[in-house]
Amino acid sequence: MRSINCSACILKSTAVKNLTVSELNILGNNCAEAVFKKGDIIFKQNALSSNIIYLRTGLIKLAIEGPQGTQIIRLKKAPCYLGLPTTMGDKINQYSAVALELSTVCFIDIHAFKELLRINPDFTYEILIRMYKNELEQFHRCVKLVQNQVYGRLAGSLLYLAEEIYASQEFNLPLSRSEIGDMIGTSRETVSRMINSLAQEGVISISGKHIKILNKSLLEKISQKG
DNA sequence: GCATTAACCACAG
DNA sequence: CTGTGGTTAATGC
Repeated sequence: MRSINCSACILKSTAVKNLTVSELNILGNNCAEAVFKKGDIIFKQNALSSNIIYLRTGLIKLAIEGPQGTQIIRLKKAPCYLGLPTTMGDKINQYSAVALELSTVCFIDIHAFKELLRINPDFTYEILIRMYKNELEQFHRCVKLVQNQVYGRLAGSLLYLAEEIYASQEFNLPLSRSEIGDMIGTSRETVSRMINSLAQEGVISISGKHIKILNKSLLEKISQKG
C-alpha cells in the first residue's frame, strides 16, 4: 500500500492532533484517500467493511434500508469519522454512506485504528468524547422524530441544516424533497406541500433548492410544537 | 358526526 | 424530480 504523509495533513481530526510522529506514520501507512462526487456511495449497507472512514471535506448522508423504505439516519459534515459504530460494532455495515457534495475521504485500516486507540490515550479520549456527544444528539433527534408532528419535524430539520450544517439562514438544500421525506419519516408529497405552506406563511422563502429562513423564531416554535 | 392530519395514487410539468 | 388534486384512513373534539 502506498503510504500517505498524515503529518502534513492540514485537515487532521481533533483526535489525530494528539498522535506522535511515529503514530502518524502508522496511520499514513494504513490509509488511502479517495474523492467522491455527489451521489457516489462511499460504503454500502450489508457489505463487509474493515475500514474506519475519515471525512476530510464534504457532506454525506447515512441511511438504513428499513422495512418501510429508506431512512436517513443523519447527515455528517466534514471533518468527522464515519463508520465507527458500524465497523467497530459489526463486520457488516449497518448503514450506507452517500456523498451529498464533492467529498474527500480517508479509508483507515481498522487494525491500525485499533492499534492507535490502544497506544495513545489522548487519541482515544477524543474519539470517545465525540462518540458520547453523537449518542446524545441521536437521543434528542430520536425523541423529536417520534414525538413531533410532520410539520414540526420538517421545521426542525430545516433549522438543523441552517444551524449545524451551513451556519447560515440562507443555503441550498443538499437533499431532494424525497430525501427530506426519508429523513423525517414522511412522503415526498407532504414535504412539498409543507415547504410551500411555510413559504406562504412567510416563515421561509424557497426557490427550487435555494432556501432562506425569514422568521427563525417562528420556525423554532413550529419545530417544538409541531 | 365533523375537522384535521397525512399517506397513497395518478398525472402533469 | 416536483407540485397538485382527489381519495382515504386514523384520530381527536
